[in-house]
Order: sequence, then structure tokens, then C-alpha cells
Amino acid sequence: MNYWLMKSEPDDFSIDDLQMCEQQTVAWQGIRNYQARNYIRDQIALGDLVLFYHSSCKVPAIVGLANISSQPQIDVSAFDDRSAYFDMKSDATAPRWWQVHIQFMAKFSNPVSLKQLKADPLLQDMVLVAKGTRLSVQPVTQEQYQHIMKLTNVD
DNA sequence: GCCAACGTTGGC
DNA sequence: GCCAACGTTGGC
Repeated sequence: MNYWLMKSEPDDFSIDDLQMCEQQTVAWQGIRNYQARNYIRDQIALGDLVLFYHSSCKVPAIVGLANISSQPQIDVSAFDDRSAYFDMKSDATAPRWWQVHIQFMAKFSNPVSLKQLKADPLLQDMVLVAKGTRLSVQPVTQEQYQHIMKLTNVD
């Protein structure tokens, strides 16, 4: 079992949107970064847990929990020239981009803000904190995950 | 809206 | 294969 953090802009797709999806599940399409693609294609597995992060918003924060609910699949939105995610360099014979489905598990009553993450001595090695990285799919260690889950329960 | 950090592209 | 130019992300 592995742990991940996935970013989404809430104006675009929020944790509430995920909760309201049919089966509370959505295909995570549109990853167009090779490092993130490699994680999705090669390392993410059914049942892995996902910290759902809101970026580019008033209070960037980890706002909920999801799980990986499919095997990695080819992201067919790359083939669709009407899609915002269209990539003419990806086609069915040489698919370049991959997706998984994620399923809603929880919305935190105490989101963990980026500010909190940055200030926490135990979380300095988080990819999100350490590199200020823009990577939209990133690994989280079990220790980091457990600590963050503790923070969500603190009032 | 600004801009730093980072990723990608393409000329050589 | 280097690296400058350019584009994007995302916090502030």
C-alpha cells in the first residue's frame, strides 16, 4: 500500500465535486507531466490512499482523502481534439498519457493548510514542502501520511 | 497580477 | 547532448 498526494484546483474540480460524482469516483485525466505520468503508470496501485490537495486557491490545503479505484489506464482524452487535454503526439498506437480512477473517502473538517505543512518539523521532507514542487501527483511516506491524519483530527 | 521555480522545446 | 528561450504552475 502506497500513499500519494494529488493536486486539484478547486475552481476546476474540488473535493466536493468528487463527493458528488457518480459512485463518488472520477477518472483522473489530464496529467501531462512525465514524472507524474510515471507514478501513475508504474507505481500507483489499486487501493492506494490519496491525500486530496487544493491548489491555486485562497487557502492551499490538504482537504480530504481518496483512494485509487482502478488500475492504470490509457488517458484517452489525449486523443480527443475537442478535449482541453488533447495531445496530438499521443495516439492509440503509442499512448503517452495515463490515468487512474480515484474514489472519495473523506472530506476533512480540519484541512491541513500548506502553511501548516511548511511549519511542521516532521513534514519538511514532503515533496510538496521540500521542493515547492509543482508536481501534481507525488508520493507521500507512511510516516508523513500518518502525521497528517493526526493533524486533521486536532482542533 | 507578479514572479520564482521548474518543465519542455528546439536550434545548434 | 547542451542550453537558451519559452510556457506553465501555483504561492503570495
